Amino acid sequence: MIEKTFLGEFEQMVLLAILRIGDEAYAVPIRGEIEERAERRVSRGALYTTLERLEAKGFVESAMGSPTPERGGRSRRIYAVAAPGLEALENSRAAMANLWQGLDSVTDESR
Amino acid sequence: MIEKTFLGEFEQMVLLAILRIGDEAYAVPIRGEIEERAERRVSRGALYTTLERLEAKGFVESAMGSPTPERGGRSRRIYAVAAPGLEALENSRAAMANLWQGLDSVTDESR
DNA sequence: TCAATTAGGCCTACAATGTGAACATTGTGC
DNA sequence: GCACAATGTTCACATTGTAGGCCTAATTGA
Repeated sequence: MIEKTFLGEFEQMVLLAILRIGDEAYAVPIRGEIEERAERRVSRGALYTTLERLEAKGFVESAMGSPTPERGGRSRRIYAVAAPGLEALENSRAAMANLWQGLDSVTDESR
Repeated sequence: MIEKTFLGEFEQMVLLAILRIGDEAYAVPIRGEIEERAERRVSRGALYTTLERLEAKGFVESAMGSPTPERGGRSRRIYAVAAPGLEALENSRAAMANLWQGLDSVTDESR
């Protein structure tokens, strides 16, 4: 069996944000999505570096879009999750799920 | 509001493994639990280093147990998750859950 | 036309976390 | 006492996470 691929936590968040957004997934909304959902601050630099690394590893693909007609609206780099990215994401999800299995009651989550 | 604390992925795994094991949570079974549940190889060094760091941050507590009467059975360092560790674990879980929300169907998980 | 302003990309240095390999210690068994 | 087993510990290095600042392309409006 080939070793499964895993992702860092922030990398996972970025991939998930891209999936959530769908088309129009470029840096600004990706950042917003993570900050909102994970309630955690994300610096722009952190995001771009991570996107670059994800692309280098083949987990996402990107292409420049066309400029938008807003003030200052320059071209956006649009991202999409590639197949290996989906797979890695699923691996990570499954791993954590297996470890959480049966422990939900331990942290007194409000469910 | 005080900034919430989050954990790296491996750190989460270690904490979860300790919780799963309960008493008798020392390095060897912790490692086994992670390798089994997450289907991922864990080097002993990686684990000890991470445990040390978790303890330094107050997320786990440890104490040496007594030697066991097995061949080579020297003292084990027994770990327990401390309150801040539980909290951080829950924060991390919630953050990822929020991002996964509604995306379960995207990765064609086998359920 | 051009300065101000805005949106967005990109670079760079550094901090934190993850990892493997080797070494150290303390037991048992003979 | 010597070999071997079970743990623990150390350390250097790789990968990932993070902040901050810089660069560029677009709109506006005088």
